[in-house]
Amino acid sequence: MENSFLKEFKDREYFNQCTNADELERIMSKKKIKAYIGFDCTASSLHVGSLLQIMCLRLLQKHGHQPIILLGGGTTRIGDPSGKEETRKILSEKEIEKNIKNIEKVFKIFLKTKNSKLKPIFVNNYKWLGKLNYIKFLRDIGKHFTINKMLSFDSVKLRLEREQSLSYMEFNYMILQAYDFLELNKSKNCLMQIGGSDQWGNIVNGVELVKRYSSKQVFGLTTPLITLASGAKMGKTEKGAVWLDAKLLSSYDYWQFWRNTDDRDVLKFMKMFTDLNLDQIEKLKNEDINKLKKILANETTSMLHGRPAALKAEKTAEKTFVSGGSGAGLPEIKIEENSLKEGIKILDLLSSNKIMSSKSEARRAIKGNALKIDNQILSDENKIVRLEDFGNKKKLKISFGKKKHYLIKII
RNA sequence: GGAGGGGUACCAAAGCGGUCAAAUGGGGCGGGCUGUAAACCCGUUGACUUCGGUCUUCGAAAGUUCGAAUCUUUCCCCCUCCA
Repeated sequence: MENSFLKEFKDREYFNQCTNADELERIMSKKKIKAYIGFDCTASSLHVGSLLQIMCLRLLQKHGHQPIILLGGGTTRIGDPSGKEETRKILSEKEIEKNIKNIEKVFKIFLKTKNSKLKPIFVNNYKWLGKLNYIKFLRDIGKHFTINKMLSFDSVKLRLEREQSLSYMEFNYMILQAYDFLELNKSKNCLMQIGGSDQWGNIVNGVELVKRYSSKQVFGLTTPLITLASGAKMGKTEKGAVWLDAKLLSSYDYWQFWRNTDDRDVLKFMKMFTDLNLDQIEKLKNEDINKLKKILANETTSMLHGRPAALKAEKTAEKTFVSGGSGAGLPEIKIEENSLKEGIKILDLLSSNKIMSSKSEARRAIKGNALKIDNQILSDENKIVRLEDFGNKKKLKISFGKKKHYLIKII
C-alpha cells in the first residue's frame, strides 16, 4: 500500500469515488495495468479544466502504468449531456479531426513518450463507433441497459427535471461511452477508466457492461470537481478560458493565472498540479504565501511551456508589477509605421486590437481612469496616437486596469 | 384534447400604454484598500456618436396607437392541473 498509485492519488486530492477500491489496490500493486481517460474534442485545445485528468495520466506513468487516451471522435459527434443544460453544438467531421490532432500535442508535452511500456496509447472511438451496426448493437449491447436505470442517472434525470429537452441522440451517449470501455478492454486489456466526478454514471455503466458482456472485472475511478475557495469554477482569467496551448494563451498569461490563485487554494493546487513531492510541499507550507504562488506558477508553467518560458514570465511579471516598467514578455500588438504618420484614434486602436471589445467599452474605461499609456492615465478619449508618442523606443505600453498590459510596436 | 400560468439584457427576476436601453440581485469589468490574494467599499455593465443625439434590443410575425416590453391576432416554445 505504501506509495502506491492509489495512495498518491488520494494524497494529492485526486480521489473522489472508486468502484471496488480494495480489489483495485490489490491488482495495481501486483501488476502494471492500462487505464484510460476520454477527452472531449469540441474545442481545438484543452483547458485547465482537463488538467487534473492529465495529471492523473502522469501519475499512472509515474507508477509504471500505461495510459490510454481516448480522443472521442465518435462520442464528440454525439455530445455528452452530463452537466449540460442544453444540447451541444454539433461539430463537423473536419473540425473534430482537426481538434483531435491538436489535442494530441498537449499530451505529448505532459506525458513521457519514450518508454514503450509507458507511452500513451492514443485511440479514437470513431474507429469502432463509426462502423457499428445498429441492429447488432441493440441486440448485443442494448439488451444490457434498462431504460429504468438510464433514466435514473443524473445526466438524464437533471435534464428532465430541469425541463430541458434531451434528444434521443444524447440519451445514447452513456451507452456509447460504456461500449468504449468494453472495446478498450477487449482490444487493449484496459482495466480502468478515470474521469471527473460528473462522469461517474457513465463510467459505472461501462464497468457493468464489461462485467455482463465479458464477465470481467474492470474499475472506475473519479476525480472531484475542483471548486475554488471562492466557490467559482476553476479556469478563467481576464482573457477567458485558460488554454493549454501557447497559441491560445501565452505562457505569460498562463503563469499569471497560477500566480493569481486564491490564497486558500495554493497548497491544494501544488499537490494537484505540480510534480513537487508531498513532503516538499509540506515543508513549504509556512513560507510566504506570495513566494508559494510564484513556485506554483513556475512549476505549472514549466510543465506546459518549459522552464525558460516560466522564468521569462516571472521576470516579465516582476518588471510590470514590481517596478512598473514594460516587461519584454507582454503581448505585442504590431502597427504599421505608415498608419501612424496620419495618427490613429485611440478608440480605434483599442477596439480593433482586442484590447477592448467595443469603442463604448473603451470610452467607459477611459472615463473610469482605467487606461494608461506608458503608465500615464489617459483621460482624453479623442487622443490620436502618433509617431511622436512612441519616442525613440518604438514601443508604447498600453495598460487596461492593473493586470492587462500590451506593447504596441511599430513595424 | 380541456383549463390556467409563463417566455424580458450574461443569469435570475421586476415592469404591464409614454418619464424604459428597461428596477433589483448575482455575475463580469474598472477604481479604492492590499500582497498581482480574500473580504469590504465605490463606479460601470447594448452599439455608434461631431456628446446634440442616432440605431438595435423585452419568444416570432403582423396589427391597434401620435407613441408598445406593456393592448389585439396568429404562430413557436415551456410549465402546472384536469382528461
